[in-house]
Amino acid sequence: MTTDAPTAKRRAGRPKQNVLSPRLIHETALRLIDEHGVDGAGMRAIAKELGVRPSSLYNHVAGQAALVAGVRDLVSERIPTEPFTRLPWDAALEQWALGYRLAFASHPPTIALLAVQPLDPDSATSLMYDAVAAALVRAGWPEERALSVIVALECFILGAALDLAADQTMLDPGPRTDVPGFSGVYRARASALAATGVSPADDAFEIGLRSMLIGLRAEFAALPSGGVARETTPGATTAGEKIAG
Amino acid sequence: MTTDAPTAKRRAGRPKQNVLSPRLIHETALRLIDEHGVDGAGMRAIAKELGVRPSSLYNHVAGQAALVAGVRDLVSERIPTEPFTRLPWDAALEQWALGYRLAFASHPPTIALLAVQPLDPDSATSLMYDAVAAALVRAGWPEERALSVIVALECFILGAALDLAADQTMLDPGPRTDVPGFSGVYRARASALAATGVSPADDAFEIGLRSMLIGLRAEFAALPSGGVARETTPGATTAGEKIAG
DNA sequence: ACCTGAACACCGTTCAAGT
DNA sequence: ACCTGAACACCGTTCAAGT
Repeated sequence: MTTDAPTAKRRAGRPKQNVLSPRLIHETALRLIDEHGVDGAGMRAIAKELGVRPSSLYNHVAGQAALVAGVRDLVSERIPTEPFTRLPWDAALEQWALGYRLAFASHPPTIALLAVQPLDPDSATSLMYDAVAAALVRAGWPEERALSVIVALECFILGAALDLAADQTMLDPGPRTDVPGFSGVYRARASALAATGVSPADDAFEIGLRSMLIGLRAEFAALPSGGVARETTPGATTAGEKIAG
Repeated sequence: MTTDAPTAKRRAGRPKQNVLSPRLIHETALRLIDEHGVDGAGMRAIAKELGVRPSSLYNHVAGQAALVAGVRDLVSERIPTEPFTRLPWDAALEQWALGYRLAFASHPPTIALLAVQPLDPDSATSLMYDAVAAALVRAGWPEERALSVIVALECFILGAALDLAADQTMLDPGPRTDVPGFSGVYRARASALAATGVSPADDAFEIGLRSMLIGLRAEFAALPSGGVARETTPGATTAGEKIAG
């Protein structure tokens, strides 16, 4: 329906030119997820979209699990790691977090899908971890702590991406009167954000990321290796200083 | 198979005594999720476990969406909020985070399921938000910022719960030699943690939670209302001080 | 090797028929 | 009101048969 050529009906038997490839299948899956949600991107729907029989897909992907692994790689490839080659570790982590969340935010329904699946060792995701890990160690983080720093930040990013994927009115307490504390802060935030145009999800992400980076800088400064903060961003907020609005 | 009484075969027609209830269905669903994962807890599996026909369930739950909402409420109810009634805001948030993660950690497969679904306004979850929100405002957080603080921390907690649900060897880069930075930090952490008995997920959660709380204390201290940190834990780490191992 | 076509073993959900 | 029993419209996956 949304594809290209007027697919003339195909007879059984191997076609002279391949009509499928793993890449094509993964990209179609991602597009269908974007358009119709995760439930609109099953094997049968993908086959239909490609003008092909469901069983044909199994010549290129092992099954549904392999399919979602491929889709995740597609999304992961778009997370830029080049900030780690030119910025101090904390500023690079911040850029990485923004890019990471954005990559998944572009495909909301994928998040829950991809976050749980075990990592395929031969994936683009491994290359991303390599770039981040190497940069942290270079900056002075102890080798045995770097990975937990990465995972901790990643936890926040994935949670924030989930929050972004959820309906923004998810937390609306409605006209209940038995939760005044909740209703109060909900309405206060709503009107404050309405004035600035910032979305609730962006607001929470911003304060969370800022807080975590402040904390990580403090942890870094407190390392046994001393205040040898070789590459921390000069003048960045590390403590209870006033934060620029 | 794992249930109680020797269910004698039932004839059609309304039984004198109800055999089902929403609560029973939700609890059975949660138990099946724990035992066989999310895929082993469909409508048909729940019915079978209860010795009943699938169609019977629809007399008590509207459908699958309503079912997972019920399961979420079951899990949410176990998150304690009483720390907010007796501790400073930052210490209470820390206890809340521990309890929150633990509640979901006890039922790993539920996490991805529950995090995306919109919140039912008439749910136990609303009561939890109410307790947290009221405590933050009481402590001196501006009403329009409290909710984003809660959501930011919640993002990290949910991400950490996802991480906990995932296979702990998920990140194992294996014997690859093209990602030395990644392999290095992975092995360094593995041997460091092997000595202490701490799990990778716990390690990341610990550093992330500590960092975020340090950051939030800094944000709090930097509020326009000044350093009126009425209830912050005395002597807690707020800046680049040495953190107790 | 790579497609079709038919089949298998599943789903969630609906609804009339019973009590 | 609340259960059974049968049916409907779906799934993912397998596999022989074609080229």
